[in-house]
Amino acid sequence: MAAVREGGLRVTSARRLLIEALWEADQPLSAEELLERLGGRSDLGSVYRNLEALERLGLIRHVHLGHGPGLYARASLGPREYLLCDSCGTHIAVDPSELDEVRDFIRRRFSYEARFSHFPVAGLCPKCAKEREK
Amino acid sequence: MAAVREGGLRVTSARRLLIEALWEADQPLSAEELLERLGGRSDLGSVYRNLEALERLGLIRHVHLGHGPGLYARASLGPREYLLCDSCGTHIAVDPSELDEVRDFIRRRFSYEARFSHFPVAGLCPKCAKEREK
DNA sequence: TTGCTATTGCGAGCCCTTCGCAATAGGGTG
DNA sequence: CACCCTATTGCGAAGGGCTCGCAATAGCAA
Repeated sequence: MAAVREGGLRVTSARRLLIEALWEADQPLSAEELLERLGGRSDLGSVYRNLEALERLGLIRHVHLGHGPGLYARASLGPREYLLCDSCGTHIAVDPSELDEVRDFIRRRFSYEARFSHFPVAGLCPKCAKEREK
Repeated sequence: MAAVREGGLRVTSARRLLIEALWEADQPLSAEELLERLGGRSDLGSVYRNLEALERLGLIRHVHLGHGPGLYARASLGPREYLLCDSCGTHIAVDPSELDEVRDFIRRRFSYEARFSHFPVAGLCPKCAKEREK
């Protein structure tokens, strides 16, 4: 909460509840799921505004795993880069260091600084890849 | 059109116009942009249904470049894997072979078959990466 | 305690996409 | 060529995800 105040934000009850929900979660959650965990003691508009504010302070991140809603988690929740199967929608999370080699290659070849914490590495998981072979 | 009929689809005028628009385009277009090029001689619902049907036949593909609408292009339009700057939204298209090294690495390490034709490689373009450094 | 203003809850609205449905038009059959 | 079956169309409504406008409320500094 100290970080919130230092960021110039008031510590309101909607905000506190949201932060508690985010800090108790062990995986990224959608705005709707977060609202449920608040037991209706806020609303979707406020949840989105607060998520945006907290993200600006760097306290949380959000990721887009495929077509569904964005998923939010505290920034300190690791691992936090994602591989997504764009066939079945499942994903795995890995430590960013696991993808350093990819980042290095992309940087050398294209001067891009690849990050897979907001949009994941997309592809086929082992199961779906095997089914494609047939 | 032969491919359409062989795929079990009727060659209707809405379909023919859509295909012509897709084949004339030199870059992926959104459903809305495609409808514009049809001069109102169809509607968004039909455009989406036809895009889906054509994609099932493997004649076209669609890609999600960031948060906007999905973008559709004929499957034969190359190059067709994408690097997206998730800061400024610009992207570049590269030949899939350019990313073989990434694919190999991901396959060895995670048994995933990476594909960047539907969801791109995300990161920071050179310009945005430079600005971040400051 | 007061007063300023950030924040809330609410509803309306936006964007992208899908669905239901009655009317239409491909295209195989005779 | 006329017929019929049904795939497809155009339309409007609706759904999911998110943003905005606004009056009422509640932090919090003085």
